[in-house]
Amino acid sequence: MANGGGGRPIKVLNVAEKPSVAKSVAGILSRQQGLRMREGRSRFNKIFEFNYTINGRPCLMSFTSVTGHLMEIEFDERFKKWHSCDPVQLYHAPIRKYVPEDKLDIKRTLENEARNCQWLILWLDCDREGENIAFEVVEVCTQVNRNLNIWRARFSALIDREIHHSVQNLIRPNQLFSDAVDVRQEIDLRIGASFTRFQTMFLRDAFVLDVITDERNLVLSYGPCQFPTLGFIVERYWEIQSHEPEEFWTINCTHNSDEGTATFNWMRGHLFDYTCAVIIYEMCIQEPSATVTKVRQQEKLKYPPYPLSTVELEKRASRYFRMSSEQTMKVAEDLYQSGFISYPRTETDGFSDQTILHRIVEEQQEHPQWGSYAQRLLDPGVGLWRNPGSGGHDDKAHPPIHPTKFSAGESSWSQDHHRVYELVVRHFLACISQPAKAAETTVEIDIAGEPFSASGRIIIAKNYLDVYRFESWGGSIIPTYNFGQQFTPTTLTLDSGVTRPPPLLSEADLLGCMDKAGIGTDATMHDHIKKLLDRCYATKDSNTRFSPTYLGEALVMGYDDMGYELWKPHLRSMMESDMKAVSVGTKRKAEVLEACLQQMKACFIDARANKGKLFEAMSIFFERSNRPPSNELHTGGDVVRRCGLCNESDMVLRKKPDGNFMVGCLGYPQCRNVVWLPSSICEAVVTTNTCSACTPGPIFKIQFKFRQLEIPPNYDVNHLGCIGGCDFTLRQLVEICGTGSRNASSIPGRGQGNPTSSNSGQRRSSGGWMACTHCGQTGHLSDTCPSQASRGRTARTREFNPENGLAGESSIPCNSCGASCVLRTANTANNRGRKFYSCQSQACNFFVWEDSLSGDRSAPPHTNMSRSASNPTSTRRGGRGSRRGAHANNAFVSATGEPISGRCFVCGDPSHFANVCPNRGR
DNA sequence: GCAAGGTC
Repeated sequence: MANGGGGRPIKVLNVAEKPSVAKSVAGILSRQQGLRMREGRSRFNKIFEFNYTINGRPCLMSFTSVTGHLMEIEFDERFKKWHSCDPVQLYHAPIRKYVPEDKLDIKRTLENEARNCQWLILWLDCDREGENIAFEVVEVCTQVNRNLNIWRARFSALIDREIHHSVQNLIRPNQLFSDAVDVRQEIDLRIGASFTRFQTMFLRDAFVLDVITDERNLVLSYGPCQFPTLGFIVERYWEIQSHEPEEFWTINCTHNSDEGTATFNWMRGHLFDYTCAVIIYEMCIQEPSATVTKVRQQEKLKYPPYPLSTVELEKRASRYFRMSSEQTMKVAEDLYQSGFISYPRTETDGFSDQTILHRIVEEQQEHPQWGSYAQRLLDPGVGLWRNPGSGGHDDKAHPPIHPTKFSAGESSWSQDHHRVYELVVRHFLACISQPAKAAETTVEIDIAGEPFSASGRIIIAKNYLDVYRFESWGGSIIPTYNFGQQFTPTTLTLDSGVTRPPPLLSEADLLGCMDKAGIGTDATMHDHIKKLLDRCYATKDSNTRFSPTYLGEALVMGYDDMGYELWKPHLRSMMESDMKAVSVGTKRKAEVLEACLQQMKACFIDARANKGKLFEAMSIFFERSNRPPSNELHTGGDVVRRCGLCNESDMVLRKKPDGNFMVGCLGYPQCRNVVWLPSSICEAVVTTNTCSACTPGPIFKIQFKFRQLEIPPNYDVNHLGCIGGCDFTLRQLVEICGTGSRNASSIPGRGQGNPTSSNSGQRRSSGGWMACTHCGQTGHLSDTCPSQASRGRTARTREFNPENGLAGESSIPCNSCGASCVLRTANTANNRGRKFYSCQSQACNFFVWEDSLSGDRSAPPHTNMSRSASNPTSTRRGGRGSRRGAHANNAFVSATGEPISGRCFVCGDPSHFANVCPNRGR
């Protein structure tokens, strides 16, 4: 940039991306000397004035701001109305960029200022969006002043040196960066609007979408960020549903001494082959002397977290306080606005060398909770201080989130304000502290050639954990062992476990998935999550875990059936790499736009041609509608009972559009409790009679009338029935006639690598007449209980297997908890086709192979299993016990079906195994 | 009535 020399001061208009940056930069440049502030047209965007010298030339600086993007894009008037055109035209319809109503004041300020200036310096954030906003500002300003000399200030942090350097080294704005954003905006609008209009108009009126939102206002939106986010939720849900439990075995050893108890874990982990496990276990039992083969002591460090970025703040607030990302950002924004924390939208997770960390700590010394920690941190004698690490991310615009003003709590703060401020301060203090230190001892032993290990940990110094109360590091004492020492284990047990599916995605998990796949930005990720909830595509439980709704699942399923991965993150990744190419100049804007839109248009046309798939998927979950959306599903019905599942709403009798009856919870879709009634019912009326047998009451009886020709001759067409579970006649008729459940349709199987979960036979409703052992309601079993994590898809896909019979028919009472065990078929490599009973109660983990029973199916054996403490996946137990029970009937079998010698290795008694032998150790 | 991105 040429040195302009002396002469009259140059009038310079400076524009920042937000008011706070305008204020900060003006303060830094003016050194607070002669800084004046005046109002602009917009009350948020003040104008600061001061004198400054750029490369030797005196300048009269006026400094104002925008608030993010100044402009939006939209379709030309003719295409704006939904029914104005075929959605496919939206791939080529003209679009315009304009300043929306709420930004007109800012535009007028810029125009007023620009008229009188010679230079325009753009202080927008140094990322692609910032560059695009810079060009929006340029467009507005040059409209009123074509002679403006336009410059770009490039800065990476709001610190003196950085700001003064950038203004003395101005560059020109980067058109390519801005072009990349233009591409993104246009593609997002065209794809989003076309698919949203298409699927909304195609599906909304075709089905009875029993969601909370008024159907007339319901929009079935599609967006390149919201759909992949939904995809993560659905994919995990399907993974859970297709999970087949697989039994495994492990050997555990404990040893009691004067100093305490050591628990040794088998270093093989676990084996899925029972025979192998038993053989090894036999070897150990027969030669149980343990020899210490290794004693290792070492210092371990637990490092504090990196400085706080936005995504990390959202994840941690969700994990520690169960706050939604949306609420976290709302509160953080509030704290930022009132000056207590730094800018909350940042990707940066490392402090610049310039940041004066001590000063921030000094401010916190007076705090009643963490003030003393801050004092210790500042005391060099304590040695607690440590220069913070960095996660390696830097958005070149903002520092990590940190406290900017001391507060011991403000009267206007909500509990969430206190929480977020505390998290920001404690996190800051933690990341400039020494790691926690511990001494860990690991002892390895050998029993009959099998290695086992145990470890203990003694915390030497908690350091950062003293202030970061959200994390812990458990200590455990282990007795002293010496190399070569021999001892006899106190217990040596063969324990079983069953693999468990992963949990539903938590909000922190979901943010992690999005972050990894590049879906959304730090400032928008929480919006995409909220959108899924607003659109009724997903629900979030009290544990912050997400499940798809029927609607969300059906949409993803429909596109998946078409073979399109529109619900996966690839499309966004592809767009992101194209935008990158545009921003570095390896691809031209027009070229990328044309290629992408052409591709997406072809995809849209094809999707529309295959809309039958979408229709089929929706049909699985929703009733067809041939009348206006307002129907009895929304207008309630007569109350039959209080919902025992959600305990918040009543369950009401409803007649569905297809004529079938059901009793459903009014809390739907939050609560999905439903009892499907026989399809042979032509009339049903709730009476004032209550059932004396079923609990919890009152349960009002229903007067049914059946269609004569659809029920067996020995049943009466009129029947006063109860849905509480006591009514044998109703149960019979459900089994004979089926129900009106839409879930009776077949649903192809999903999930990874599980082809056999697809439909392999006639489907039946899952809503049997056994009471759910989880919620106590009838109409479903606990494995399909709407309150359970693995509900939904399983509930709708339960197979009627002629070999197994219906779940209800093939169930047997659980001897462990008194609920019921249902017969299932394993699909794991080692046990494919093998039948097993598993308890339907979520609280009970009973499990038994059918072939280990001795014929008396009504009473599966129950034993108290020894439990392994170390394997977190081994929550479902019972296999070992099942063999004990079977053993009593002389029917020990291996996983492959061969008989196993069943005799205690210690005393020879055939009634038990050695691990529970009363004579062992004598 | 549609997207996602800024920000207040």
